[in-house]
Amino acid sequence: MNPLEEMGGENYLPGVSVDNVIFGFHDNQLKVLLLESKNGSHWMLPGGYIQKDESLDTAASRVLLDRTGLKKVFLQQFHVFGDPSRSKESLIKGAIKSLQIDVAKTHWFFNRFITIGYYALVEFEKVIPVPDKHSTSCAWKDIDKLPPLIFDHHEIIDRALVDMRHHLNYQPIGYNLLPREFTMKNLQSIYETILGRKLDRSNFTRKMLASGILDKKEKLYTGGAHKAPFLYSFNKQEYFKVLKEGFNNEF
Amino acid sequence: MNPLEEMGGENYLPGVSVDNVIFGFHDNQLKVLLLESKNGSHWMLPGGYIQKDESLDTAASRVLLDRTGLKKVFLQQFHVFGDPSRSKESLIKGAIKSLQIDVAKTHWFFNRFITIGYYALVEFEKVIPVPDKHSTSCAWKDIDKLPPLIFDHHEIIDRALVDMRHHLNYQPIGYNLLPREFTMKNLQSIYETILGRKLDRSNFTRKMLASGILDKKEKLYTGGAHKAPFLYSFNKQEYFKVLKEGFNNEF
DNA sequence: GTACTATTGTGTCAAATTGACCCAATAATA
DNA sequence: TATTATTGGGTCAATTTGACACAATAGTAC
Repeated sequence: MNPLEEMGGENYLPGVSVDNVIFGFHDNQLKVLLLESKNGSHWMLPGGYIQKDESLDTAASRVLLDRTGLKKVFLQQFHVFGDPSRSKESLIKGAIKSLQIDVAKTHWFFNRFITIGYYALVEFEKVIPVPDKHSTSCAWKDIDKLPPLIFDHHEIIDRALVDMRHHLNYQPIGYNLLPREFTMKNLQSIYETILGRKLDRSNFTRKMLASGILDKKEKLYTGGAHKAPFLYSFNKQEYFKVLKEGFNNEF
Repeated sequence: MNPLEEMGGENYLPGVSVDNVIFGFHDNQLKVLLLESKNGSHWMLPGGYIQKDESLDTAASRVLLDRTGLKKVFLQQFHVFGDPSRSKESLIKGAIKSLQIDVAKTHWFFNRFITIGYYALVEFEKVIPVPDKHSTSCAWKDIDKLPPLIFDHHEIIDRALVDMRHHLNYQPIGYNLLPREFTMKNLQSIYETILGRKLDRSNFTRKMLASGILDKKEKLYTGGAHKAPFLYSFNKQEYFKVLKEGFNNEF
């Protein structure tokens, strides 16, 4: 969240925001949903303030709904960013310019604020990106080709990736990231992107099938200039059982 | 942190605190450092507010130093607790009674506040517990025999344990928790306490030695009515290498 | 239709790791 | 000196991992 958005008087907690790192998956590439500042010089994470009687998770969900139209997705708090320098005056001034806001120098948001980072995993195709009032566009960006970001938003994304990588050790992933039916290669690409390294194809398949969270479909995927791969879907019951009880996911 | 402590005017961020779950190890038992409220009815986590120009980590370190006299220990942010009900009026009133504070009903801390949870691993013998101005004593409590705690402090401790358990999957542990020299049983007890289950003794030894983070000492530990076990110390260089690069710690 | 390309499903196999034991050794104690 | 509790140091089968092999096949170029 950039601190420049209006607070709406007494309705929000002062000096605290949530920022969402919303991951999607398309063309076997991990992407992040970002907002473009009004003068087009910088991008930022979708974020928002926390209402007086709202839980942190609810605030993050609300932001997610506003920017994507999605409910009930995987949303996980991962870290608080509160370095005093993250909202230094010089940075604020740059942000004011980017966002083309007119504001008095005595405004409260020249004060320090902290932000709670959440990451979300969403189904790319279902998202309808909606800019907020301080941005001109809302779009997906490749995780390895990020545009210039305001404040410490690049650091927040990096940290989301690292923490997600650790969560991968004891949680399955993909349920909220892939369409209902997908190929093994799609799933493997997600793991490879998050882990930042290549995995052996047949060993990956072996392990995923052994976990029991996948249902093999009768249908095949056709379209590629090669042997048609199977389609899979997640076995919802098994998936959430494994999600709850944990499994060894060392790749 | 209980929200009743004075803020000292404009020196702190409003509505935000840090709370430390400080773990120590003694008699092969994991313990938490707690403060006793003035009327003795409840205990609480050592916590504090964040100074205007202080990072979150620094604030947590400061609290730790104040209550234990220790610097440079392992301190890790793990979760933010911000449920609106955690600081409901009824709870606050109970806390006011416990802490024997006289305060106007319009005081700011009747408002909602959030707290950032940190956990610390410290060497039990080196700690000099110091109560703060709202507590009569500061003492170690067994993790499985916790006294009644104010607000959501019990939940915070539980969450610290769960998160620490997950960190165990890719981080070594013990460096800040054990004295310079210790037995393999000491180390195993820490793992068993955090994981909440028994481990096979010789398999545990095998794995720890293979990790390379331990140096075997010439000396033996004597005192028990049985064969004298070896003493070990951490190989600092290897320990931090593994801490940084990660290792598979599945037990 | 035919050859070619890219990628797939499946299988193999040695190496490494894990889990479940066993046993002789020994410090303190009775 | 015998007993007890716990240790260091194994063994061994079962399982998992990592690296690779190979035939099958959907599209594409011709």
